[in-house]
Amino acid sequence: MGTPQLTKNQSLVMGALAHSEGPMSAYTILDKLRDQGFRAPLQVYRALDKLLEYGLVHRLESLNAFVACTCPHEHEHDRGVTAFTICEGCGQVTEFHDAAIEDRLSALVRAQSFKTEKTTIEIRGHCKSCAA
Amino acid sequence: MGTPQLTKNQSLVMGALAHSEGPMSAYTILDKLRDQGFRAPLQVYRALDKLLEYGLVHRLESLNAFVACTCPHEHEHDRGVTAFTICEGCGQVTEFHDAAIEDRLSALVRAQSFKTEKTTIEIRGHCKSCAA
DNA sequence: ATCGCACACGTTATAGCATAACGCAATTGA
DNA sequence: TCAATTGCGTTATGCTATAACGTGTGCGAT
Ligand SMILES: [Zn+2]
Ligand SMILES: [Zn+2]
Ligand SMILES: [Zn+2]
Ligand SMILES: [Zn+2]
Repeated sequence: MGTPQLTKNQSLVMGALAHSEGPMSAYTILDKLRDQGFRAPLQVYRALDKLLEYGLVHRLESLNAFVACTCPHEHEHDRGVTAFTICEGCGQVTEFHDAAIEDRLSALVRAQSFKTEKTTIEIRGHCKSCAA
Repeated sequence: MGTPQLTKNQSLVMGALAHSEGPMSAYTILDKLRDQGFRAPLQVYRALDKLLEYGLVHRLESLNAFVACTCPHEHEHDRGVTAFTICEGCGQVTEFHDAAIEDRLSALVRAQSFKTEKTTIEIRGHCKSCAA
């Protein structure tokens, strides 16, 4: 249950994200891959679906955009919440993980008898360089 | 700097959200308000912008939808992170707040010298009633 | 009074994000 | 050989959000 071999389209999308400075929307990825034969949004979305499933890519909900995971090994043991800081100035995204937050969230949610499937934590603001 | 008197459009949108069982997209709100004279998305989005500013409404990023705040008084003192559980089964959304999570997130972010402007925490899953 | 400004509003058009539905080809395993 | 599965390509469509323009109203400064 490791990561399967990527198909051609999946590799192209993964490569585009991995070499990008920051997050990219599906349509931005499409534009970057036109020269490699991409013609339609679904080619991108289908590849992204798999890459998300494999944990190689994250979706940023507050941006409708995608980033390459910066520590894919962390996600092999499935448990674990991923959080992001997102700079409004330069677009830089930093992924981080914290057990204390996981534990606390997990306790609060259990108190509601709620069963978690996916947790989104995104912090918008300004990074050190971009702070006023 | 309390909440100003709402305009007609703002009141209508607020009313629609307040009387709704769960979150609604801007276009769903538009449809509900056609009988009151709403004709275009901008009428909804402009009202929502103000309601968000006043803290009467929250945007759910992972749903592209909006909910009425269940504890507007909490937001009067500006500080405070809002978190949500969102049931995939029945659509129920529960808003909650927790100082421990705020403090921990704040410390982690400070360690990056990151300046937070808005924090999104959304937990997708199944509520007690909808759990398998 | 009237000018200037801020703000809410209405309308049309457009941009940006995501999926439905069809068909084809290659792979796999019974 | 015959399903069943998976990936792929294409066209069309639907959902979400904003740009750009103009109108009207209230209100303080001159
Ligand atoms: Zn990751
Ligand atoms: Zn920055
Ligand atoms: Zn609230
Ligand atoms: Zn439920």
